[in-house]
Amino acid sequence: MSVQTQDPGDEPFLKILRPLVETYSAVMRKDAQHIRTLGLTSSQFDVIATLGDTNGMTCKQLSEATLVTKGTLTGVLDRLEKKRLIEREPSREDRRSIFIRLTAGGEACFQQVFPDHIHYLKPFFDGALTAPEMAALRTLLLKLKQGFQDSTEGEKR
Amino acid sequence: MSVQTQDPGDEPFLKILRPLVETYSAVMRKDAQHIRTLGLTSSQFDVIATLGDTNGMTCKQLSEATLVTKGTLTGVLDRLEKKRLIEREPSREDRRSIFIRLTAGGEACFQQVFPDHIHYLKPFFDGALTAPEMAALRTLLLKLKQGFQDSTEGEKR
DNA sequence: TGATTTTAGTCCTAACACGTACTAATATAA
DNA sequence: TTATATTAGTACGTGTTAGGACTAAAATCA
Repeated sequence: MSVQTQDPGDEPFLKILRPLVETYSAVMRKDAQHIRTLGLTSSQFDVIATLGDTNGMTCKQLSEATLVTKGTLTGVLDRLEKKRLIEREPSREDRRSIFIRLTAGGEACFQQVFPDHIHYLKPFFDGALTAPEMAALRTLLLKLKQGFQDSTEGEKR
Repeated sequence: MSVQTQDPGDEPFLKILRPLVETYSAVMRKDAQHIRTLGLTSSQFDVIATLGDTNGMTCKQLSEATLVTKGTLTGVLDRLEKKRLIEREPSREDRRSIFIRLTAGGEACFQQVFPDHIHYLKPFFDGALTAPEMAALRTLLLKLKQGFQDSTEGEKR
């Protein structure tokens, strides 16, 4: 009966979890700070960036693409609609669905804000890692994600 | 005058940013879901885990250790205090400071919940990555974080 | 067809999360 | 000492965030 004989605080995987949280936080802090100077929140930016270069999509698709739950998305879309950056249009095929697309103003916002933000973030990444390191990091991150997704939907233990 | 000739959406570093966000989200979702079954929120768990095996610390120290801003921490501590898991005691050396420590009940909570949670998360990590992969991931994450911290406090432009 | 289940989106609640403003206390400077 | 600046923590406003309840519509089943 595998009893915990060792200090749980010494678990090897904690040596990844902490850096994952710290790195994510450091990146997102910079990310959000700059986005705010552009007059948007991170979630709002994500929505704009996702809708950019598309003909629009349903809330559900938008929710999956942005990793924002549908309940949260409603509020984010409300605020973007109030800013007249997006518009909601009931789907004609499925009357439960609603199509979200950028307004002309939203498109203009996207064209300006997206490149600006990418340009802002680029030097931080390029200064931190070489191309091969980025490739390796990407692979490892996706592999780790896999371990958590297999059971997100599937067997429970 | 380095003009943006390429589609910003093709920036190489986006190949890291997306996985970082996706992986963090996947891990944290699982993390938070289990913590909730233990009767705590993620932030509350972080505070308990940080205070465990210590003689307490100030709000500032706690804030830095948990990556929770001081403003948010006030509310988290309020709720933990209401649950009688932590207690606040004014510092005698610096009358601006407040010492936070676990109550007996908080200590008991820590002893039970912390190992339980570690034990829950372990198989996800162990199933996803080998020990060398974990070491490599850790190194790359910390290196990336470094690139964002150098300018967090330091030169501003 | 009618009954059941699933799905899409909204509304609601509790808890974060961040920045700003504020108060009290400490530190520094003149 | 007096004026100034910094620091610790709290209060507040806006905006997420997850989850669960709810409604309407669609899909599936009997």
